[in-house]
Amino acid sequence: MLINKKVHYALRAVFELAFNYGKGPLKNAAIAGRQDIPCRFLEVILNQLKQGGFVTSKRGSKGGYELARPPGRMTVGDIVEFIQGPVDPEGDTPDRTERTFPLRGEHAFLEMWRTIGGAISAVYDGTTFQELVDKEHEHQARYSYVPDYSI
Amino acid sequence: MLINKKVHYALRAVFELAFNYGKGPLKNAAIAGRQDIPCRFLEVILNQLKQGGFVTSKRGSKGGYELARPPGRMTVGDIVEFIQGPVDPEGDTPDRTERTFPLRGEHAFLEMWRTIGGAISAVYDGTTFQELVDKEHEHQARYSYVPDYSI
DNA sequence: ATAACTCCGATTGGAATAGTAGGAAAGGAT
DNA sequence: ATCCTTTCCTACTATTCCAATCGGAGTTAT
Repeated sequence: MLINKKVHYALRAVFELAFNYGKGPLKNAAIAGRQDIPCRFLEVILNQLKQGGFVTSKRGSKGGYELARPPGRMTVGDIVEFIQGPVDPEGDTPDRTERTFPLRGEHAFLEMWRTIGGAISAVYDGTTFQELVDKEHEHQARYSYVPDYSI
Repeated sequence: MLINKKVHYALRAVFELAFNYGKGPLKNAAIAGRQDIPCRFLEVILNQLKQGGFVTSKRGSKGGYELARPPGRMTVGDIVEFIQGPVDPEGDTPDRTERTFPLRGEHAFLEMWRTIGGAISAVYDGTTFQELVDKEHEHQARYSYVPDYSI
């Protein structure tokens, strides 16, 4: 798996905020309900996103979260990198640094991993939440699917 | 991380066998030593690779492992899929099947995951061990690096 | 004052991963 | 024959990481 659940939740939460951009703050519980995310866990995540400067928050009643900048200026890559760290297909191979001599084939493999990493990053960094929202609107229009989001 | 250590080890082991293809069997201990893999763990892995039909083996002294077919006919994708399962960037989201209604944005995200998954698979399935070996030979020639492999 | 929120650190439970152990089976050498 | 070497097989364990929860403190509107 390329991403863990936390990132998955973070992406969906940010999407929800992007979808609602400009219409006032959204509450944690509302996002959790709509995107089917464990409520208490989402608290942690949104807080982290706030520390990273991706969302702003307001406390008290009428409080909630808002996207810190327009959806067109925030990419999937931003979120993934912030929550999970840089894209590294090979994973943490601390071996590489600890070994005194390079392994046979290391160079050839490294090139492959870099190719893959580049392809992934290209998609991540090339996808803004605005695009995702637009695609969703398109999709909703085509299938005229309107679930009950008044939760 | 895209792959776990077991797959990593498996790829390196297969590479080593590919590098040695046609020159008789290689012992588990030799592969482990050259590729810096925990010896006992590699036993398990090579055995699994044998069950999958990727390598053949011979017991006793003068025994060891050999690639079951030419390196040009074995891809990185074959090994990754066999050891770790199919490429699935989104990871196991059993949520998707359990939910009664689709989440907002699901469609847009799914398209992105598919794009990424396709890119990864393309590299995996397009990379044969023959190519990796060739690249390594090239690299060795260019830097005339010759470590001691008489272990 | 109270209800409705966000904020923060600590902690837990569980699953997956990485690696180990012990001995059985088989092949070759002497 | 027997002994050594090496693969084979199954089970076990340890550790790490991840997902999620908890309790309560801080803020704000009404």
